[in-house]
Amino acid sequence: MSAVPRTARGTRTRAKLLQAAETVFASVGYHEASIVKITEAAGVGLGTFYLYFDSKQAIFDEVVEDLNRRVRHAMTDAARAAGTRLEAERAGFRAFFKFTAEHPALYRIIRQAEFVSPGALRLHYTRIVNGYIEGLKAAQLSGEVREMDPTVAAWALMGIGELIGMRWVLWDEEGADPAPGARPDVPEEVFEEMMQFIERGLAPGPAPGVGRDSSPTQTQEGNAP
Amino acid sequence: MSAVPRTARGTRTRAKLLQAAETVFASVGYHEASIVKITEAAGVGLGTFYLYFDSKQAIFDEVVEDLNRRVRHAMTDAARAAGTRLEAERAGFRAFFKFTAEHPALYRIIRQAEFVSPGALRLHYTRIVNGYIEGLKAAQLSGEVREMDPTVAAWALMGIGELIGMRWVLWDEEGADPAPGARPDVPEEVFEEMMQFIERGLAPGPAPGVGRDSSPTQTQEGNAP
Amino acid sequence: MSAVPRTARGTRTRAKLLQAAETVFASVGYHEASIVKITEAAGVGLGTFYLYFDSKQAIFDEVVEDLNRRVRHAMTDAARAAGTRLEAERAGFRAFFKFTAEHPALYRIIRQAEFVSPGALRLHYTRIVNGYIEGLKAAQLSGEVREMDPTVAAWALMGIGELIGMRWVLWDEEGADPAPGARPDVPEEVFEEMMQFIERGLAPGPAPGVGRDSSPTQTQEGNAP
Amino acid sequence: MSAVPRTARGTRTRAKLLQAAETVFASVGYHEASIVKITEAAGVGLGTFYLYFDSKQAIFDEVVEDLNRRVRHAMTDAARAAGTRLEAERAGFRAFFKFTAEHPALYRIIRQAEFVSPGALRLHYTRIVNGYIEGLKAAQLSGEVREMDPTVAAWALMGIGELIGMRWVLWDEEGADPAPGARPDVPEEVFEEMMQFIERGLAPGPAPGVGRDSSPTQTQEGNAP
DNA sequence: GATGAATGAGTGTTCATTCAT
DNA sequence: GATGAATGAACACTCATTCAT
Repeated sequence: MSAVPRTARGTRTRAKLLQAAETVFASVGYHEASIVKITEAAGVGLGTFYLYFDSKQAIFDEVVEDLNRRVRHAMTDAARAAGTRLEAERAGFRAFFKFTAEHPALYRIIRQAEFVSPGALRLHYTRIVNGYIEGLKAAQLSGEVREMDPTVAAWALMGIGELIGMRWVLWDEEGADPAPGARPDVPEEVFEEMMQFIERGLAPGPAPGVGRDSSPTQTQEGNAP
Repeated sequence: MSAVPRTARGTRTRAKLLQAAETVFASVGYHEASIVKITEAAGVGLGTFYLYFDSKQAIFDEVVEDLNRRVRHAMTDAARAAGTRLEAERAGFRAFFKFTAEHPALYRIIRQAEFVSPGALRLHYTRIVNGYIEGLKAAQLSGEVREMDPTVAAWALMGIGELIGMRWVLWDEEGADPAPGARPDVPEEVFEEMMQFIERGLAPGPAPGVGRDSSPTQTQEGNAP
Repeated sequence: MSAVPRTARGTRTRAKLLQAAETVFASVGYHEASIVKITEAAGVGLGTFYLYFDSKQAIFDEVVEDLNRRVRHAMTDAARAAGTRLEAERAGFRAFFKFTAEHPALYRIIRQAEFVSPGALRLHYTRIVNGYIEGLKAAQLSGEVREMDPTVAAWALMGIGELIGMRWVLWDEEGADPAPGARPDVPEEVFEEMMQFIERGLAPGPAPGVGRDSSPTQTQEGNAP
Repeated sequence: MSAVPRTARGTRTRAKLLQAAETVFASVGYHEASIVKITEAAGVGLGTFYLYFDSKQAIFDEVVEDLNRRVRHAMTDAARAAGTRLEAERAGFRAFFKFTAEHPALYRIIRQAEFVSPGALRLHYTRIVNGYIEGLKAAQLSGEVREMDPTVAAWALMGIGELIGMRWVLWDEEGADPAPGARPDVPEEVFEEMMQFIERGLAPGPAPGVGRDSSPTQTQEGNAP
């Protein structure tokens, strides 16, 4: 049975383990990460691990939870400081990429969660998406974003951020992993192009289709396979 | 050393193993998938596996390769049958979601590849992205898509497809895995909203920003990974 | 990675494993000796093995090293207690046969080392031979042994001891393995004959050849096959 | 069930397998030698092996038998061509070392036989030793060899040949294995020293011991194993 | 609170042997 | 006579977890 630490020393030990687990999970993945590696990275004895966590799963979930909380705070903090909705959006994405560069664990861990902890995976995405949805709804009320299903838009934004981040933050030009700490941010031009794409996708006004009926919904039903 | 089968029987056995591996990897993930599970699913003896594959890694790579080839064919076949660029795009996305529904292995396996076979992961994404890039470049020449960096657009599209697919094809409403074979396609309204978003993002014409400079930033350079 | 034990309990466990390995290697040979057999013989869990040894090879090498050290100590201790060179030699051989009888593992393990651990094999022989060489050189200085290449003599002595030991200590009359613990020593008459042979081979004085040129070296060069 | 070949083709196939087995056993040892390796070396199909041999053990025994027969023939042929007893002995040893250089399989295989096929091991040694015994007995009758137990002398000779051969034929100066085919013969000086040692050990005449009783202990009895 | 020795179920992989063709 | 696909028992080794100190 794991326990909540009862002393300051215990609190420190627990934090060291959590930090070590993030690092180890990020660098070798969940399955290659052994408790021994984590405790060695944390500088504590093997048995100490089970004083604070019930299992490898449990610390994984907690790492995911932790990263999720931190990335959301980073994003909302950045957005809050911005003036317009547009600026908030840009600030949010910038914060997201910055966090990704600083915490590659986020990506790498999340992508493994599919089988390790499906619940944690879904919670992670849903929470971030919910943040987008809130922002989009507010922007729709003020007319800055067109009338569309904010949930769909939110998942689209999430996807854009995810793959742009993966491509430009986590991969180097050769497709190899950059040295830790040397991860570049998304290049400015790429960021700009991405924001243009998003802005146009969300902007109010007539659909740009030329020879097309522009009524936005429910026109088609056959699944052309 | 694995070998290429020299008889029809051998060819059949190898194919059974590949099929079984796709199923097993998709349902329990790479690490939980044991060779025993795969051979049992294939209905062959354990040792038979090593007649055709050098290792668990090797069959994983081959499954990824195979799925990648099939999803790209599904997408390009669908697109080819379409008339306009717009229809081609829609057809491609539909084919992608359909394939995802029929082969959840694609997603589930790819997301694990990060640590199991990083090379396979990157190859998978870049191949699909390259397909998008080709299409976008052609559409830019004919004026259907605005002047933007097609690589950025391609990764954005990839991300949108990935997360919309994950959310509406792979998850059910409760966030649990639907029964195999019962995976729904992306709901029509969602698909329509998504396409609207993409269309607006790519469409030529002035940027909708009010107080912003609307000249599209153009930083075209070879950054196709 | 194996580790040096940090506690008295660990030290005991490691010693039990080493002892068990000697027994198991001696009775069934390296290849038939499984880690399970060794740990069962040692009365510890399977996984415990890998706490103290990196691999089956590693414990084999250590057993060889250990036996080598012990047989050399047995021989030199016996020889040291003797008065004359001749007595020392006899005492050394007796100690060697006694050790062989008590540790059939020595022979049986060494003979397998050819492929399992060639380095260990050569080290074993070389060390013992070097001991002989030292003794022979000293005896040459005092005139007790004739002027001959001590290295050749040493390997000859080693060979004599090896096969006499194999024949009379390890085999019973039927050529089967005696029950453990019941191994006889080399019979006194055989020992005496062997020593006579060695004494004469090493003794100073004219070569006994009757109708032969008695100059000791370099007379022949053709390799009559 | 293995079978005796009934056709010339079958006879050739069987011989190829035997030859391949000798090579493979010699180069990688019994346990690393797989049937696949042997059949590949022989250039025949895997299944063909079991047409001619019942098991891996069976072919091993036959290889040992074969090598044993050949080394004995090489030795006796060489000895027969010699004039005196002494020359016969020298010729026999030379033939033994030559055979060893050309067929390292002999040593390497024999040393493994301890556990693989104890019967084959003992048969090998006793057959050669019996040859020595015959020669020694004859030489005793003619007075060329002193009255000693010929069995003990024979095993001593066997041991000397075995270790001198191992040291100077099978090992190179660094203790590594020489390239196949490049094995040197025993250097002439070494050979000469060895023969001197043996000659003196066997020669008639008073024992060289100073303060010792020199009557040769004689315990002749049938102890040829 | 902290430790590390101990455990054994589980894994990937090899290979002697069988047998249908 | 010859082949090679198929098999499964067996093995070396890993690691999450427990527990005595």
